[in-house]
Amino acid sequence: MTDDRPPNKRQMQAAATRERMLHAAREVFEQRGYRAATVGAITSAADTAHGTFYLYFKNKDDAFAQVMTSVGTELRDAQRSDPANDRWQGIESALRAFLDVFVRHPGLWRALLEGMLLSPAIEQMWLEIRARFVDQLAGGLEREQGRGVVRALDTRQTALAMASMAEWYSFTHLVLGAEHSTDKGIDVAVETLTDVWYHAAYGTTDRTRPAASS
Amino acid sequence: MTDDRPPNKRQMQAAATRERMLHAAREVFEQRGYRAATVGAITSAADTAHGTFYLYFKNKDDAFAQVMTSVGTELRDAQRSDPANDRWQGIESALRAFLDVFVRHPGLWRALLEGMLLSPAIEQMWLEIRARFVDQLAGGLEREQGRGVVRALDTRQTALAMASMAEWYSFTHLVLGAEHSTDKGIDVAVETLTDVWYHAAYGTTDRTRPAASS
Amino acid sequence: MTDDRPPNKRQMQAAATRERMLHAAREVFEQRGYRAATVGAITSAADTAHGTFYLYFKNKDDAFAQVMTSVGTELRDAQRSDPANDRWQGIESALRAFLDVFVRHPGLWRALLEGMLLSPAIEQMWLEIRARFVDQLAGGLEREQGRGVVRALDTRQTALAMASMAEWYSFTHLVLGAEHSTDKGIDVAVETLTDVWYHAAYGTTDRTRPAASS
Amino acid sequence: MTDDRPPNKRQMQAAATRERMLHAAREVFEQRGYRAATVGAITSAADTAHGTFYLYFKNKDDAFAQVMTSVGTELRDAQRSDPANDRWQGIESALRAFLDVFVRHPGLWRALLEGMLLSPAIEQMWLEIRARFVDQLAGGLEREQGRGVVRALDTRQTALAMASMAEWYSFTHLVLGAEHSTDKGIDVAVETLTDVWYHAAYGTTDRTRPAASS
DNA sequence: GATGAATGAGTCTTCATTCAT
DNA sequence: CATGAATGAAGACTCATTCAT
Repeated sequence: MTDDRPPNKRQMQAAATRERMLHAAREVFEQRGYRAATVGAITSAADTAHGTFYLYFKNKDDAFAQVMTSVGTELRDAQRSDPANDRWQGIESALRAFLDVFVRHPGLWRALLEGMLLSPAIEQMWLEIRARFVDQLAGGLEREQGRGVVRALDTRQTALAMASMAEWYSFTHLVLGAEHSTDKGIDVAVETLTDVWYHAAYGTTDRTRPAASS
Repeated sequence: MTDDRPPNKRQMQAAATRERMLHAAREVFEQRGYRAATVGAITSAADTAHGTFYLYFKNKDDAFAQVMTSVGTELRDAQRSDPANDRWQGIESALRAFLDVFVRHPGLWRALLEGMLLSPAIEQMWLEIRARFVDQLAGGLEREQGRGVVRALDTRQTALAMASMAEWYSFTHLVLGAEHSTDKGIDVAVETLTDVWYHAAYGTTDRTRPAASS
Repeated sequence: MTDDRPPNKRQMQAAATRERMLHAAREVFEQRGYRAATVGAITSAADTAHGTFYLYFKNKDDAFAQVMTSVGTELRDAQRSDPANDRWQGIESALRAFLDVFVRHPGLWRALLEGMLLSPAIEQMWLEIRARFVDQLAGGLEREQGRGVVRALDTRQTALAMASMAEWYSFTHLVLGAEHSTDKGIDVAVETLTDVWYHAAYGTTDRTRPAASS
Repeated sequence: MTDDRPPNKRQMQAAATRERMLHAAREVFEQRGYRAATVGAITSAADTAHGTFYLYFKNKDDAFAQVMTSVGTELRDAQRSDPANDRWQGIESALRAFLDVFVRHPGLWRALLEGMLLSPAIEQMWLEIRARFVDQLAGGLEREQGRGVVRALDTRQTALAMASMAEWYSFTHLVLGAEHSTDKGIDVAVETLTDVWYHAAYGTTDRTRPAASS
């Protein structure tokens, strides 16, 4: 009968602190990247004592992981794109959703790339985020293959290639080349990627590839 | 007085030292990556005093740039691939040459990625190496377009997309995923990339993309 | 109003908490030593909140002191050894009782040594424990001297020397050198110490020490 | 012919710095103990930059080890005491030499004890210093046993017991109890320890210890 | 040309203790 | 009585770069 849930004042304060800290961490990683982000900068931004950081994060890696979790969630949600009737539009909307997530957090993606090279734990995190993306892509190709509209290609490898293209093209354009993060830049990116994906998957030529074993 | 004779003894020694130092730097960057490579490790490997490093390099960035120059040259040379009569084989041999360079120096590519994210100077360097690659690709597409065998696509953007694919697929497979650096792994990579490139460029479908300005 | 009844419920709970806390502190000091024992570890083990620690202990030193009190009591009790008729057996049983206390809590003795060096309060505590031991020893020597069976030696200093021997030999063997905490190890220790004590106290030689003031 | 040894100016400066650093380390360990000695305090005392510390020591443990090396040498030298004709004087002079080393560096012995409990490397160091002492003692007993002037006792264990007594009595008196570090205090200590050692080794009683396997 | 000693800024992490609830 | 969030001081170690020799 005694309800345990009505949040204490203390619990609410703690939640607020956690919120502030997580937000601060996000900002700092976003602006400085993985390496240059310091615990001190985060606690300063969160307006807490230095030690408070370790009340909410096990260490810097953990903080980054927690920050990236929300981004990872965004990416997963983006992948649940509406199944368009039209192939072209299906690809296009999927890619646009993907690019949108990139555009929203350019600094974080950059930090992820950086962290991936410096910390095995973060590399693992990245591999997991990526695997989901590739799996979905490969699954789509396989289905289309089953329906006979996609030629006999190695679905897994092709999915990897396509995912690589989307990732790195997005990264170089939207993250590194800040000048492209305009609406127009995104439109061009979506169009280009869609065009390549579309033809790579559904395109036919008079000349198929030579006998399998080169 | 007789100070102009070409093979000055001192100069020769200096050249030898430079050679040793550059070689050592390459080894160290290759093995440890950008960040973890220390000046001390390089001078140890070169068997010189710590300070000598700064006689030949302005700083760590400069040393890395000098090391990468030779790799950049390899990459450029690789792009001068023989113009095959067959389209498929043309793409295939170009990609194989490209991947070979990756496979030869996985550590250095990883270091380049790392350095790119940490040092603007290195980012610049990378952008230049890449620009050459993309230009050549775009040029090829344009020529084929002129000959009417490639549909109306944005050659520059498509080249960027294709280059991104090749780069990142290679990187994730041959550099990060060390287990794929086998001969077989390379063959699969070449085949997959060629297939996608080929169809993306020459593929036709019953349905071309919708009205240009979506 | 009815607030004086002896077994106040709140008081009983408090007593239980104190009990748990003290037990937990003992475990933690025993296992980790003085320095590495943290308040957090103790409260975790006691299953209480962090702050509760300070309800029962003034600080870490105080907690350790309370823990050691019980051990000190054991030691005192051990000294009330039965007065054997036989000298040798008297010494032997006294030493065995002493060593037994050591063996029972090797971790705590180690922690005591550690704490003694880090905290004046603990050093003081140790000095008191030791004084009791030395006093008893000195008293025994004096009695024997009165009975004429022990030669003219400085009872206080000799007691100190003998106590030092027992302490440090026990410590190095039974606490630091864990491999000696076997039954056999204890037997050897008791025998050796008894032998030295016995001869040091009752031994006579043809040549007594030279004229008192060297 | 070209002599390499005439010390450069640089080499001399470096030697001076090393000297200063080592001296500073000694002072700081002596005054603050092991734990409380900080690298910062040492470099301050040596009047060098913080980083310079790591030019001469691998880490704090190494610094302590280097400091203790000289003390260990003193102790070893002290053990090469002149072989007195008289047994009593032999023991006495050996003990006096031993105690002198203690008295000269009370803080360092305290630090050694402290470090021993905190760092396995230092524990090792202490074990080695001690082993030498015990070995010598055991050897002496054995020789005397061979000459028939010492009864049948376990030389190794007895040596350990005697060494323990000397160590701990010295420690408690000369290191912990600062008030005893007077000349008079040392005399009393030497006399007491000599007396116990002497009788423990050479003393005879009408009653030897009971049947071996008690 | 070569040396190598010296610099000193930069960062994460732990933990005893307090105090508002 | 009990809680547990918050504090903040303290400390070891690395390494790119300089400069007197």
